[in-house]
Amino acid sequence: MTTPPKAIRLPQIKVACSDCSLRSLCLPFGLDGEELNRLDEIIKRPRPLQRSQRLYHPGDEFRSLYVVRSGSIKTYTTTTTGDQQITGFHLPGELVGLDGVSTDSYSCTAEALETTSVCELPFSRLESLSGQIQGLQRQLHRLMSKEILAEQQLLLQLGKMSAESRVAAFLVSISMRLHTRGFSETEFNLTMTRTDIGNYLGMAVETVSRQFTNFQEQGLLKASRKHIQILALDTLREMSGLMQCEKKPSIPN
Amino acid sequence: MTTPPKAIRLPQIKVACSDCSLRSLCLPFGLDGEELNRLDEIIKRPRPLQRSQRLYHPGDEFRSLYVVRSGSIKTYTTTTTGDQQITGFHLPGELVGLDGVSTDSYSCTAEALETTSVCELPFSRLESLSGQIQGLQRQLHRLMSKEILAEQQLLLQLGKMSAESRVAAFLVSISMRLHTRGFSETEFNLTMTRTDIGNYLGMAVETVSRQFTNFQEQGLLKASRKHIQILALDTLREMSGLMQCEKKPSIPN
DNA sequence: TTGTATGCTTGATCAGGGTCAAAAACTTTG
DNA sequence: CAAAGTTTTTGACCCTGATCAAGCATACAA
Repeated sequence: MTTPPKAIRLPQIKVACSDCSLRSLCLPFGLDGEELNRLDEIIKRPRPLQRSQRLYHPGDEFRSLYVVRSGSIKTYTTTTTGDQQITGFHLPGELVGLDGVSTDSYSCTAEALETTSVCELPFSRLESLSGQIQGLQRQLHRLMSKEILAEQQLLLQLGKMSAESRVAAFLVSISMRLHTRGFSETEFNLTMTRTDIGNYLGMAVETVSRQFTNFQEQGLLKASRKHIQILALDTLREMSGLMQCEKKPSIPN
Repeated sequence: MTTPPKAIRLPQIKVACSDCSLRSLCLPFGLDGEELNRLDEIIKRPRPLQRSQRLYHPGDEFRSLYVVRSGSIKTYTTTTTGDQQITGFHLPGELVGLDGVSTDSYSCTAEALETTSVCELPFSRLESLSGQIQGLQRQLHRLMSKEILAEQQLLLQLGKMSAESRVAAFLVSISMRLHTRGFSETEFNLTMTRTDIGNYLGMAVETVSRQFTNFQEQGLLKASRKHIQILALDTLREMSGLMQCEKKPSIPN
């Protein structure tokens, strides 16, 4: 989401889970050193995706789950009439690929919104390993349900909210998720276009744009194109009407 | 959902998975006789819930998943302002309780819409068993992701559809799910109120009602209160704009 | 630099569906 | 069998947000 300005990226060929800053949000949570190594062995780390490159397409055989390591990904289905329906945005530490689990083939397209690197988890190997490591199984289940339920919660709320609340909720959600992952909660870059946001939130681009303008006029944030600086997070949170589901999570995720 | 009129319910104390008509939709799918028995051993079958009785409340410790055996259940969260947000309706063969997996306590209320019996699956025992039985683990994962993704898919569509399409989509969804479970796809009883439907679909009760009237005037269905008889399922399906996700599933679920 | 494509913003118009109000159909209770 | 409470339906009015139509701003290529 946010790219640390001019950060120098060292070659990250052999990044192990044990060195990963997302460790506590990710599958390794709760594993000891030995278990971590066994997990590490099955994880592949493919070369980074460039913007608009795809991780998988609808119909591709389901083999792996992916965790976003850096960057961001959007997933979308394509309707019979050809237009796309965005099903989610995925930030670092979040799972991608669950849409393949139930039918053994992916139902969405997963597309990088910027340069993005992922960890690939071959699912059958993950399943057999989690049959052996109690804590891994538990965490896998946690992540699977958490990923989707958070999404669902958001969508349900969106159903009956005003355009203003929706956009507020969207921003708060992004802010919160980035914050959990160690980024600033008040300043970040949106990697998706306004059109994407509108598509996801079920409203016209124009309306999204107008809401951004309104928020600026009310002094709640500064937005110049993709770059967002939130000035009154609390107010936005109130407007969103979301009862911050993630307050004091018993599990640090 | 549909109650067979005046069906005589025999005392169902010791119903085993092997005798259950929902077997192929449920966890037992793909298990052999021996494995089935081991699964059967951990399953509890509590006494049926009466209408408006609750299976669990928000905050209750997460111990079990439930599968609806007969009847139907609604799950909902309650907002800070006190009004409820329905998160789903659960028909026979469908899982309830996934909202508890990620935080170890339920986040919803699960309430019976009619006399409802469930199978209770103690989750920790289920996890350890699925560590031992390959096929059980796979099916558990399938069900977990399927349950929630189907829901999500529906919600996303709803976001940008007209009131007419939404109600059509809702009816088609119910019809399809009942059909998969061996009930009629054209004639059934809605066990939830119009208010519930409106709440779930994110629209006013009045609008729901008006849509039912419209559909009747167009000769697409007959509705007298809860009892629905669909006359033109195909037309409704078209109106819903849903590209029937469940067509020819590779796994019979 | 200029051109072209894409993304963002702003304005004007209009209808879908929310809200308020009330009656009708049905259910439950005393 | 009233009486009181739900649930569903219908009508009237009005506001939010979609749509159409331009006009800007930014990015990238030639």
